[in-house]
Amino acid sequence: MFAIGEASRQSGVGIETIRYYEREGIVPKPERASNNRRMYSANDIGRLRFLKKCRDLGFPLTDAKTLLILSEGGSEDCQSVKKLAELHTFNVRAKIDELKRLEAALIELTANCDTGNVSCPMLSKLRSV
Amino acid sequence: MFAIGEASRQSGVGIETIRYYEREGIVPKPERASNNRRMYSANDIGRLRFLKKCRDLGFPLTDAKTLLILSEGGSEDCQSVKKLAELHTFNVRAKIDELKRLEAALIELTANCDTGNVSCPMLSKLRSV
DNA sequence: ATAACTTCTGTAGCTACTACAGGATCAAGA
DNA sequence: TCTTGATCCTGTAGTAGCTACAGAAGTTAT
Repeated sequence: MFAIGEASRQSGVGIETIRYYEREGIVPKPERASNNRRMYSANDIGRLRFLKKCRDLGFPLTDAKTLLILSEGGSEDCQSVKKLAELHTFNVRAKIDELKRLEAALIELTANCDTGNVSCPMLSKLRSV
Repeated sequence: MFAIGEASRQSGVGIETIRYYEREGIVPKPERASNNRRMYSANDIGRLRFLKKCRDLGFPLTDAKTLLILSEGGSEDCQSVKKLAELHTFNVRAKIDELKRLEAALIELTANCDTGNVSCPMLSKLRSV
């Protein structure tokens, strides 16, 4: 059994974040030692590591929670997992497209910077109707 | 002079957002009519439109505020504008790269979905060290 | 014994809005 | 004139997912 600092080190999840996950019911409340300190089992730490990976993949926390539950329920509901992952991938692609649009717009907006204009061409464009 | 609803329609900035910008000092406090209602000049609405464009380009609100100030100060400080825009473009590109990484990881993670596995391959990967 | 570290609870801050609640005011039609 | 519906006001709380305290208490090392 490990104290929260050690659990944090082993899982890569910050201490405050671990407590936050507990408050939010993402992970079950851990045992407490006689001095009231949280004590984490290897299993608990595995859960945190799982969540960390989901978050690193960009899954929303609620999805991460769902995946964790699916992972622990014996049924291995592959269909639900697939659906979540596909929706998330779709959202990631949509964000990429949006950001590419932004990038192109920014390039165009700053195209005439530094060509010795009297007034700033970017500001003029932002001001124009 | 226009009421806030009309200013919202003409600028594309939501009513609540306009009041929020006022609270935050992003735009100056508008005049008030005798009935205490906010009244916006064409100039005020121009400011809101300017901010809307900056936000649509993904600039953080503080950057939008800065750009607005630069736009209204007579100096047309093109260098500062350029610096802001370049930094923002850099950040946008970084986000695109990060999301592409995520996308690739997600594709790999779900590669073996639906191939008749007994246990879910994605969950196994998330559980593995 | 003392210092430095860790943990505890509880609360506030971050970004940029958005969504109320509860009340006042206004414009237009019957 | 009365009523109905739209608009406006202030103030507060909620969103996502942490992060950063404050202030207290316990633990570990020298």
